[in-house]
Amino acid sequence: MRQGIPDATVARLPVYLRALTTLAEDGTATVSSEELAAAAGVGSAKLRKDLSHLGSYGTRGVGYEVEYLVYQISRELGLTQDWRVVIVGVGNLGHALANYGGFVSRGFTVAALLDADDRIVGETVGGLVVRPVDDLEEVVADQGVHIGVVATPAPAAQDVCDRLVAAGVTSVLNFAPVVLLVPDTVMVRKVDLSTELQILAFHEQRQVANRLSVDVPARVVALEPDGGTGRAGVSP
Amino acid sequence: MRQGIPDATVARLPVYLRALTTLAEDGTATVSSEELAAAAGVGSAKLRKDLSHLGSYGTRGVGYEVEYLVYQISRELGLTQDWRVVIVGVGNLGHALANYGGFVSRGFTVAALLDADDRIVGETVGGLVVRPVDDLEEVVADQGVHIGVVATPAPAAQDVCDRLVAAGVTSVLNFAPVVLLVPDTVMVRKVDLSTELQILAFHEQRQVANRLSVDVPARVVALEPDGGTGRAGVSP
DNA sequence: AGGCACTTGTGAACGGGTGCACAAAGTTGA
DNA sequence: TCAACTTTGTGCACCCGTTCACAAGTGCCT
Ligand SMILES: NC(=O)c1ccc[n+]([C@@H]2O[C@H](COP(=O)([O-])OP(=O)(O)OC[C@H]3O[C@@H](n4cnc5c(N)ncnc54)[C@H](O)[C@@H]3O)[C@@H](O)[C@H]2O)c1
Ligand SMILES: NC(=O)c1ccc[n+]([C@@H]2O[C@H](COP(=O)([O-])OP(=O)(O)OC[C@H]3O[C@@H](n4cnc5c(N)ncnc54)[C@H](O)[C@@H]3O)[C@@H](O)[C@H]2O)c1
Repeated sequence: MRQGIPDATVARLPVYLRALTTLAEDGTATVSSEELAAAAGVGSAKLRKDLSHLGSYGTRGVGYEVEYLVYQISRELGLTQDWRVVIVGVGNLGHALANYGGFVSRGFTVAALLDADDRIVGETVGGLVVRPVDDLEEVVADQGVHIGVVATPAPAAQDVCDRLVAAGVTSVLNFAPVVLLVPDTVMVRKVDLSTELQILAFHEQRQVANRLSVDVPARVVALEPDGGTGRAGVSP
Repeated sequence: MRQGIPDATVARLPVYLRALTTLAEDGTATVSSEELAAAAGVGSAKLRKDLSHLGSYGTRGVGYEVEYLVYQISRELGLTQDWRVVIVGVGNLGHALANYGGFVSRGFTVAALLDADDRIVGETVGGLVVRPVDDLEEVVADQGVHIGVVATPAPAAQDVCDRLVAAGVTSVLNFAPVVLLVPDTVMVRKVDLSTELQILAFHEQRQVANRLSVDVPARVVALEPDGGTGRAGVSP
């Protein structure tokens, strides 16, 4: 158990946590792995193995005490302390993020909003006054910021990220559609809408192909516009 | 190569595609796997293996022709056809999504915006008039919508999702912090800001722990407030 | 007390993905 | 034409994560 929870498990803990808090609000005192797994959309075996990485927090024959498990997962994720976040780029997306209540709900505080555009600087968004991006280093240092959120256009993202890292930020959440280069002491996570849509498109397409193949099995290979392969031999 | 590209590969293709279009804009005609891998933030061996699932589209000793590879990846992802998307819930996030240019940029068209709030219905956002959510079934049928984006508050999400599925949508992108239940013919992908932040928080915390352990290696295990378990046959 | 029903925690088999290392294939230059 | 160099495509070994299956606990009922 000790020493190193698998990344795949860490990525699921927040999901369990959400399911557990929902259960807690409904007044549920204990859950079995089966029930919690269903609520979290995973298999029960996987859930149990995941939780076993944290310790033995269940009771055989009974299940898990909801509140206790919430505390244990919160502690493991580091949610018992408050993490300060700075949002850089207060455009469409930055506005939405700044106004998002779920942000503060669990251990995250927006320390500042930064933007390069004079027309936006000074505006109040989500209860905070937008400050000029030149204040970045000052804000990070004074406010003890841990996490930087990059919501600028793609061309500015690497530059902003570099400044965040130089100022001491070691975790970055990136919404811009670029691969940010950082020293390996820094962790970057990327949220990319286009990527998600393209993955969905792939599966849509595949599903259409499958649907057709049920009707006309023999033709399925011929579906591709021009054989594709036509080339490959190349070099005409 | 034929018959089934690994999921892990599919998830990376959009990243390669983005890197390639950037290169194309810069006027680059060919790239080696090494260069492209660097631009995409992966190892070159992984990149080559990924591309090999699509076919043999490179030239040994030279690399890959950028435009040709863009076309092949686009075709594989199904981006040569236009996918129609409906956004349900035009609040903070829905506004941002509707105004997002990168949406349309590659094969995705926002067919309609839907909301349940009378004060928002009728408003024009991103060039589209927001329609009442009661039009959902009609919109999906008439516009031939393939992909549904759920940007409503959590309590409404499952209901909206059910209606989308019933109306014939087979791909859903969910921004609400709930696990959507769907028949297994439908694919759901979830974008969850809180999850991302919590994962970052975990690594922040771990990094802090490591930093301390450099200073006081012997104490690191003792850092935990109170062993918690009481149980756990473990521990010195 | 003892048997029964239930649930956790985990060893072990399995499967998919990653990275290495290299032969095959192509280019360049003499 | 040939040799030196570059780069792809892939067989293979390895590793991480998932899934199965069950022994070991726990509570309840008789
Ligand atoms: N809007 C969406 O739904 C959406 C979805 C996915 C990804 N994204 C990405 O998120 C990013 C932001 O999107 P958006 O729609 O909010 O764009 P936007 O143009 O509305 O906002 C960008 C903001 O960043 C500011 N900015 C520009 N350069 C800056 C700098 N160097 N330092 C600080 N601030 C700077 C601009 O002044 C502007 O206010 C983009 O990279 C976009 O591709 C947006
Ligand atoms: N704002 C963010 O940055 C952000 C980030 C991550 C996740 N989210 C999630 O995205 C969702 C939307 O967030 P938001 O900030 O835009 O919330 P919001 O309250 O601003 O917007 C929600 C919109 O959905 C509409 N709506 C409610 N019920 C509906 C229904 N049944 N059918 C159609 N429309 C309905 C409301 O009228 C409102 O306009 C939430 O679930 C939130 O947790 C938001």
